[in-house]
Amino acid sequence: MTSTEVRSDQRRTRRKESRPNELLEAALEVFVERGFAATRLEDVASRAGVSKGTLYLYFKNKEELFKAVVRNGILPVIEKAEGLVGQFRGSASELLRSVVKGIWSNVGGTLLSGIPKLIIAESGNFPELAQFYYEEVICRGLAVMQGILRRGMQQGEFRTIDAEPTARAMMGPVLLMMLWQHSFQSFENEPLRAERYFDSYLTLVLDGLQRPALQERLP
Amino acid sequence: MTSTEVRSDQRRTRRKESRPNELLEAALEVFVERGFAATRLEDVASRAGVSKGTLYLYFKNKEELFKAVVRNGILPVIEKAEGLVGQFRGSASELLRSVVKGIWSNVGGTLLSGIPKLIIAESGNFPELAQFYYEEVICRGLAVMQGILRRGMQQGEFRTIDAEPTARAMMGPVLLMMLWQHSFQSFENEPLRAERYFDSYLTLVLDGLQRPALQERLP
DNA sequence: TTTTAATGACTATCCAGTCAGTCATTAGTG
DNA sequence: CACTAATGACTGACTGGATAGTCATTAAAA
Repeated sequence: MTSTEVRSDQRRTRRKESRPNELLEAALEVFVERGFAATRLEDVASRAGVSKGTLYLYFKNKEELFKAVVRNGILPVIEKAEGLVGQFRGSASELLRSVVKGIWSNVGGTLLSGIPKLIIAESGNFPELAQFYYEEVICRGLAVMQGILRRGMQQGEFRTIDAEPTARAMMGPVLLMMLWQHSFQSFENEPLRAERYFDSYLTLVLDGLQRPALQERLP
Repeated sequence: MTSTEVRSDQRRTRRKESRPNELLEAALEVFVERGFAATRLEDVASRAGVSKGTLYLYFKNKEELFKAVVRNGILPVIEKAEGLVGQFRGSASELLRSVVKGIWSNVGGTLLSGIPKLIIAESGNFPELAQFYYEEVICRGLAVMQGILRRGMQQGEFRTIDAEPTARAMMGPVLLMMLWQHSFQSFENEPLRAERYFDSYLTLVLDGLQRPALQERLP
């Protein structure tokens, strides 16, 4: 069961600069596969092509390693997303489409999608970390989404809706797809068709289910 | 850090009948708080007002206890939901509303909402359990949702949409809210307004974002 | 030759799972 | 009804295995 994958063939080479990132990458993989408690630091080290002692040269302990993985993986992404929204010119619908697809291609489809899973799983044991994630990622992510909705309403493009809970609801399908890959994808026959899923999702959200003719509520 | 909450004051009372349920309830609580690996069976036992040895009289080991918690918590709920949909008379929109609200009041708002969190967190360590959940809960849940969508399309009430991915996307906000409670609720100032959230979600899904006048795609 | 990155054997701790013994309950007896 | 014997639900100290974290030693680089 022990992982023996190794990243660098040469043992005992001195590579102070690149070790932290190699360890963080290996740690993300193992944490996502096994969860925090079940992850053995020896596995993380060997996956990074290094011994356990070396890991402790770069990270104080397991908990600090975990925190570093999360911070390192997530912060750049949210910053990138905020920048992208600020400079966008075009309809709110288009913006919504490209933000959703951007999240998917930068996070969802990569190993980074394991981080939300980690946070959710370990929120009970690391409330401090969950709070960090809540403040630094979720709040900012929701703000981005609310911004899109408000922009659409101001331009007369969107109906008048309650932006705050709607923004939240709109993150649901995106999160679901991230978690899906890690937890259930392997039981399905077909590969994940993320394209089709997100097209359906965006159509649903933009057009709604009810036919225009029936827009007035039924008796 | 050790939990000392006790459910029955009298030590050494013989209550063979009620022990399993008391243990399952305590185990659900602790598993949800801590995750599988970090849960100590001694905590589960003491929370059920019983010693660790007693726990082993009723459950073979930690893994079996975990499985029993999941099966015990989830199966009745999905069966109930299926029955409810079969007998419903009324518009698809109404059915959708009552199914979503039913899920929330039977699962989301209760401790049972911790089970999806458990499954997601432990899917790597218990693929067998994740598969059980996938087949017995998710597939059946998605089938229910697809049934509603197809019924709506047949009755001419809904647009023509791709039922399979749409059903999936529609479960996203529900799952999100369940996970939210357990992972982030405690960091918010206001209490969770589930009512408002689900109203916004259902409005979004039924009516869509775009204003009727702009139903034709923008240039 | 000196410095320090890297190693891996070692220790300390934690906890799942066991089992010999305890005692509340109840069936049996006078 | 009172008293005792038999039962089995319950207990908790103990063991074995696993692994987080340490540190004396090794060897690559400067």
